Amino acid sequence: MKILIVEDEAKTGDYLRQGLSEAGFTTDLARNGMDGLHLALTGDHDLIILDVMLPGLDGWQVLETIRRSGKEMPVLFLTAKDQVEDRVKGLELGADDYLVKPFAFSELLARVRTILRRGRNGTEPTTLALADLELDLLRRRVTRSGKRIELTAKEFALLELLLRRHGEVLPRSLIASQVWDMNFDSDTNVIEVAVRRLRNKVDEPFEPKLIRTVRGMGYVLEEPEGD
Amino acid sequence: MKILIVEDEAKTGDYLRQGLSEAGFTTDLARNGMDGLHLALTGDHDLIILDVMLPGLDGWQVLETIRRSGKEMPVLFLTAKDQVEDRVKGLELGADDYLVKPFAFSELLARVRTILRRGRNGTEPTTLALADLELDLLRRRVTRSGKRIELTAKEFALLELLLRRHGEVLPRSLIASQVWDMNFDSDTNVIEVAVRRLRNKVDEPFEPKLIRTVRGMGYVLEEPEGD
DNA sequence: ATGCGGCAATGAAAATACTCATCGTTGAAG
DNA sequence: CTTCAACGATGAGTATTTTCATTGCCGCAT
Repeated sequence: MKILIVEDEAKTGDYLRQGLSEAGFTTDLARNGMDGLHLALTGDHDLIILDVMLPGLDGWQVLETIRRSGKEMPVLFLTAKDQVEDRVKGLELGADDYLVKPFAFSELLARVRTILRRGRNGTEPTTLALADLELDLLRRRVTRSGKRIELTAKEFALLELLLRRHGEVLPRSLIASQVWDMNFDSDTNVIEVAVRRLRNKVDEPFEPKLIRTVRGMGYVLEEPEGD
Repeated sequence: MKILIVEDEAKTGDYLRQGLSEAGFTTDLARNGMDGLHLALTGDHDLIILDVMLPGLDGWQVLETIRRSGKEMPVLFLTAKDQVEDRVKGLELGADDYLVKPFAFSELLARVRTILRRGRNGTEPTTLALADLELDLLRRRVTRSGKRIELTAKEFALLELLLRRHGEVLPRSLIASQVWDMNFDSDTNVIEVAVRRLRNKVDEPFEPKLIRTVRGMGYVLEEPEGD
C-alpha cells in the first residue's frame, strides 16, 4: 500500500513518514501543494494524507484539482485545531476523513486502515444516531432532542462505541479495551463511573433512557421495549 | 514468531491472543500452569507470556521448571497490581520483563517486540541512572541522592525518556510523540508544564540541576559542564 | 545601550479522570 | 418470605493533566 503525504512542516512530515513506514506502508512525501498535486496525479497512491495549511497551493485547492481530474483516490486530511469549519468544507470537497492536529499517531493509523479497508467508494457515515440521540463524528458533537450536549474525550469515545454497536450488550472487557486500551481483570470501577457520567449527561435529562445495564454482562445502548 | 500465552482468565487470554494475532504473531494459549508448562517444554515458542496467578501450578513454578529444564526462552510475565515484590521475584527467577495488570495492550506489544528484538540473552537494564539520579524500571521508583521521589505516570515516562537518551537534546516533537503519542505543531504548552513539574520534583531540591533547556531546540538531561 | 520579538517559565485555575467508601438492587438460596 | 451475597450505582474526595494568562529571559537589530 502506497501513501502520499503532503505536509510542509518538516517534523510532522517526517514523523508521519517514519510511523507509516514502520507500519508497513510505502510513502511519498511532498513538502508543498504543487509537488503534492503533481505526485498525486502522476503516481499510483492508494491514499493521500493532506495537510490543509500549505504554502502556496493549499490543501483544498489540491483536493479540488485532484477531484476534477477524475482521480478516484481516498483522501485523509489534516486540519488545525479549532478550524471546525474546515472539516466540513473538506468533507464537502470529497475528503474521506479528517484528523485534527495535534493527533495521536495510533489514531491516524486507525483511520488510514479504515479508509483503505473500505476502499474509495462508500463513504463512512459521518453521523451515528439512535432515537433522538445523535453523534456527529465530524464536528465531534452530540445532541439529544436537538439539544447540544458537551462530552469529554472519554465520554465521547464511550458513547461512540455504544452507538456503533447499539443493540449489542458490550462486556466490560470490550469497553475497557476499546475506550481505555486496557486489559483487565481488574479491581477498578472506572467503567461504572464513566457510564454514570455519560448517563448524567445523555440520559438523565431525557426520556426514554437509552443506556441499559445488563447485570453480569455489561451495557447496551438501545430503545427500551414497549411493554 | 510464535508466542505462548499462559493465562487462566478467559477474557484476558482471548484478548491477548486476538491482539497478538492481529499484530502478526502466531499464538498458543494454555489455560493453566500444567498445560502451559507442557506446551513450553515441547513447543518451539519464541516467547512466553506468563500470568503469575494461575490455578494449581503458579507462574513462578512454571518459570522455574522451564529454566531448570535448560530451555532458553524469553519470558514476559504478568503480575497483579500492588504485587510489587512479585516483579522482583520474577526477575530473579529469570523472567525478561514484567507487566502490571491492568495494562495497555500497546504497552504489551512494545515489550514483546523489545524482547524479541534483543533475543534471549543480554537482559535489558532494569535501572537507569545519571549522577545521583536513579530510575528503577522494575519498581517504577525514582530516587535522587538516595531520597525517594514520587512521580506520576507522565512524569515517569518523561524522565525515563530523558534518561534513556541523556546527553542528547530532545526536540519537543520527539518528546511529544514518545510521551504523549501526539504529533504536533501545536499551540499547547503541555510539555513545558510537564518539564516544570518534573524539575520541581527532581531538580529543584538538589544540585546540580540536570535538566537543561536548549533554547529553540528542546531539553537535555546531563551533568553540567564544570567551567 | 535600548527596545523588540520570540521562546520558555511560571502560577493558578479549570477540566478531567480515577479511587474509595457506601449504598441500593437484584436474584438465588434457604 | 426473608436473608444474603454479588453486582452495580452513586457521591465525594483526590490526583492528575491541561489550559490560560502573565511574566521573565535571551539574543538580535536598531
